[in-house]
Amino acid sequence: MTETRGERKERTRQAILDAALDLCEQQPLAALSLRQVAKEVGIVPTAFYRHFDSIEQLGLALVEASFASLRAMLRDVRRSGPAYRSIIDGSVAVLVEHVHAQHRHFAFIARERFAGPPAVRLEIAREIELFERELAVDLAHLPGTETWSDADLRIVSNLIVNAMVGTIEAVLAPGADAVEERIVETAGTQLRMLMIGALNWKSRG
Amino acid sequence: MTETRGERKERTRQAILDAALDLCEQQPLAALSLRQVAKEVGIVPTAFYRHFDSIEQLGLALVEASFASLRAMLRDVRRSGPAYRSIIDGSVAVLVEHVHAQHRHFAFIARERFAGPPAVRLEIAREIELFERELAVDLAHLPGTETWSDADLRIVSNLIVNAMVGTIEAVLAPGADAVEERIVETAGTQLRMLMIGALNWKSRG
DNA sequence: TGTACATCAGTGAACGCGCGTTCACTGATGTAC
DNA sequence: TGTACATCAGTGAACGCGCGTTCACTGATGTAC
Repeated sequence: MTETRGERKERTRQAILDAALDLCEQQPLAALSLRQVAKEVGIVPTAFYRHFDSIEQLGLALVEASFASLRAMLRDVRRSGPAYRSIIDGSVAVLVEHVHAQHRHFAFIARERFAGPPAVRLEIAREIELFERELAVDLAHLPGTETWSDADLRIVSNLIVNAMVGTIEAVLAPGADAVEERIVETAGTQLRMLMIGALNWKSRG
Repeated sequence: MTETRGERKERTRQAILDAALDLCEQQPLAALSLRQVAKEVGIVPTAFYRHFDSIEQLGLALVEASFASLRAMLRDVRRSGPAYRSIIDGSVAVLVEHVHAQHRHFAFIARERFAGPPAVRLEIAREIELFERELAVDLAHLPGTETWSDADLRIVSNLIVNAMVGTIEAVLAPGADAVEERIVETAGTQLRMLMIGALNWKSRG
């Protein structure tokens, strides 16, 4: 025996997640049918129930997988510090690279963030807030932010996350390959402006 | 006769748009069926075809209606100048007020921007870009921006639009009513930081 | 004003299809002894 | 190691339902004369 029953089950589960991610490139989760997924995986529709109770539960598993991607990216960003002339350029480069490598995950989150079933939307909101909190902690370690309150840190984090979301969306947009250099440059400039503004704004108060 | 045939047809058309907007609060456009819409309006499914070729065409009409809302808001923002202590506070107040008054339109755009059929997504992207261009023209009239290039103006516009989108999403989020004061304050602070950053960044170059 | 005809928004029956879910099943894998 | 039984991922038939779309239609509104 080369594969236990448990291993084989896990392999099918992954195949379902993978097929769903592919099918979601063309349509939102709410328009995805259990039969489409089963057909793509090569199992009979009823076998789907051995792995998930419903398409919505599948969606929650995809959110988890997608944010696991994003956390892996964050580890890379934190590790990249010395490789670029600034933290900002390094972060933008890693971000764009990951969006390409894991574009299905990022596209899924962008899509389901507002179009998904309530439980999926809630889970995405929770993960983004978690992400924002972590970013606030990172910011607190930068020079010049010592006097900022927790609220200030959160406001700046939120602004950075919104700018990042905009960059991700720009990279994912059809035809973005041709203008990617400009997107990267714009993202870098925006983050720099933003930090300058935040530092000057606070130093006045 | 109190109503011409044309008037009655237009009234049904509006009823279809209205019903679709209501139904889209619970699901993305791609999951909306022609029969659901017809039932909600109180017509027979086949009568739908007298007004639209497909659900996708209905979607394009909804995009148009939603951005008409947004342009009405813009006119209000431009008119509000003197009523508040700053352009920023006035703009944020008008924005939040309009998001409440036209929440179905804003929710529709947020949802379909990434989850919609290709033609709908493209049209939304086109409208947002148009909006960004107009904002760039407005920015060029503010003091301190005389030396900015067109590219600079677009970068700052894009940053502002992304922050606005974040604010709109925050206002639309479930349970946002309880924290709306904080959302408004955050939005104002973010826009101020952003303008300070943009002005300082450019004055260095 | 009255008549004869055209237009066309909305009707209602019918179609074939994919859907989620039920159920009893098969047969390979796993376990107890 | 061998046997008898349990587990359970995946099968396949069947169901009732809502779907988009076709078609011929109705009857009120509109128009030409």
